[in-house]
Amino acid sequence: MKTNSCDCGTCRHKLCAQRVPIFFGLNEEELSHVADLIQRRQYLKGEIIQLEGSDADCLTIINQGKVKAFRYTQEGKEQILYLFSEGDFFGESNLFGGRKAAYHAEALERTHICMIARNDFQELVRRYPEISVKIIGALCTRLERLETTVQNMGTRSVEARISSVLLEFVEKYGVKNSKGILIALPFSREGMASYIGIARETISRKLTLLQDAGIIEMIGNKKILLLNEEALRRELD
Amino acid sequence: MKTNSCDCGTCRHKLCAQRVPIFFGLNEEELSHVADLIQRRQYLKGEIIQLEGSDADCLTIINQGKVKAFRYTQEGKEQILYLFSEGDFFGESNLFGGRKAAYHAEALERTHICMIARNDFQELVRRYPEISVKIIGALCTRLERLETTVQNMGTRSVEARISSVLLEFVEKYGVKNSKGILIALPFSREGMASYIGIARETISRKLTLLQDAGIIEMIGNKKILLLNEEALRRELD
DNA sequence: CGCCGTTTTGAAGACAGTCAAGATGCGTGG
DNA sequence: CCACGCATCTTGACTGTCTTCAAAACGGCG
Repeated sequence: MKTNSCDCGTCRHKLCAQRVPIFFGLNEEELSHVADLIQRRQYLKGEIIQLEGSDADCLTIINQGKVKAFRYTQEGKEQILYLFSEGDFFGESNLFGGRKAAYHAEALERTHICMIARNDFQELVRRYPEISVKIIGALCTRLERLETTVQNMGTRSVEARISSVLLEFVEKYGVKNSKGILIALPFSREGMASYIGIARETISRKLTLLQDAGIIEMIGNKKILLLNEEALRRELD
Repeated sequence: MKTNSCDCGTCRHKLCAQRVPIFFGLNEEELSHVADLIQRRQYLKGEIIQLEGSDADCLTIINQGKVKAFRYTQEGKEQILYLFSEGDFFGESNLFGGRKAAYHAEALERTHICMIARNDFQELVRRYPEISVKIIGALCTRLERLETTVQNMGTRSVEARISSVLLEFVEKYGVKNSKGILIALPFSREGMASYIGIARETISRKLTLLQDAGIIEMIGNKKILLLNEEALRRELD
């Protein structure tokens, strides 16, 4: 992954633009044009990239790293809405709906982002209409994920939701080894709990049960080894 | 509302196209072009418009009526994802993501829809790029609603969720009268429950409590009179 | 190696879900 | 227009499970 990143400072971020799905399909020259408009920035773990309610008028694309998008309720509880990784973007509602940011965005690790200002981006869309088709596709994907989340929260048991999030992490961050699939967790227990809308103590208990059942093995607090994927999938229903 | 609808069969559905937000901004001639591509259809209450998993390759726009979008879980429980009304559309993920329909769609009352075939629509988007910008805007709105739903389900009390859905109905279907705001409910208790992910008995109990508190008055099973909007808003936190 | 923050575990309580029975409302047909 | 019957809604009692509060264990970082 990291071999693709561009730190040379001279390629005008062409690679950066190349790696972002919404610019797939553009040719060399067009990418150059896009790259000219990109501003890069870096955030450390824990730093806030976007504040809920702000109207940062640019599209933010994640080039490297992980970002959590979340809101606070009145009681101060945090609800995580998205976990963004390489190639994901946010800020689109500012650009297209003219609305304020709908959530806070915080870097979960050292994160590189690309920003494109509203005017520049609108110009881009006008010039390369395929970009909007790509964006619509990406938004549809996000909608589907959120629809599934709503369904999970509304109708599924706590066990099913935990299995679901573990399987999501397997897909995104899982690495096969001889014993099973090793997952480097992007969240603490607290984060996982807020991601699926339950208390952190509950997730502790349920993970212990999964471990007792021989389905997973917890390695410290930041890794989980999935021993029996089949069994985990059976928990989903 | 109904005065705007077109039953003449000769205007080539221009009015129909005019009423749909995603075609706002097109001129007379362009609307004519759009209207040429539109197929109309009518559904009665309870009829299925779209099946989950199907790949109906057209964009469906609601011209008149109400539609619920929902999924079933393995256990047969229903989770309502959206309540679509005049001007809303669905089927976009088929067109842009090349995916199967993510949910069933069922008419809640007599409903008129407009359909545009995939090829025709792609041609339209190519010809009038503003349409895609409008679509992106609409998708952003839908995302925001869903994000709020996720937050509600994840962190809010049952009372807050009920207040939230009542206020949504007030906004969409509320009519002021001398005593308060009259809401014609689009759903049965069962539907409301599935919309916010709780059991139907629970919603009965909570509505009774709200009535005892003098905040609402239930009129039969299909109407609710909101007596104290302020108090209902206070329930939100 | 030691401390601090996170996680786990325990026990108690609250609250929504379920099952079941009774009441109400709605649409039908007479 | 009224009356009937079915479907939906309400109410009650109980169960199960998640949350909360508190304390102990653990892990990770300096």
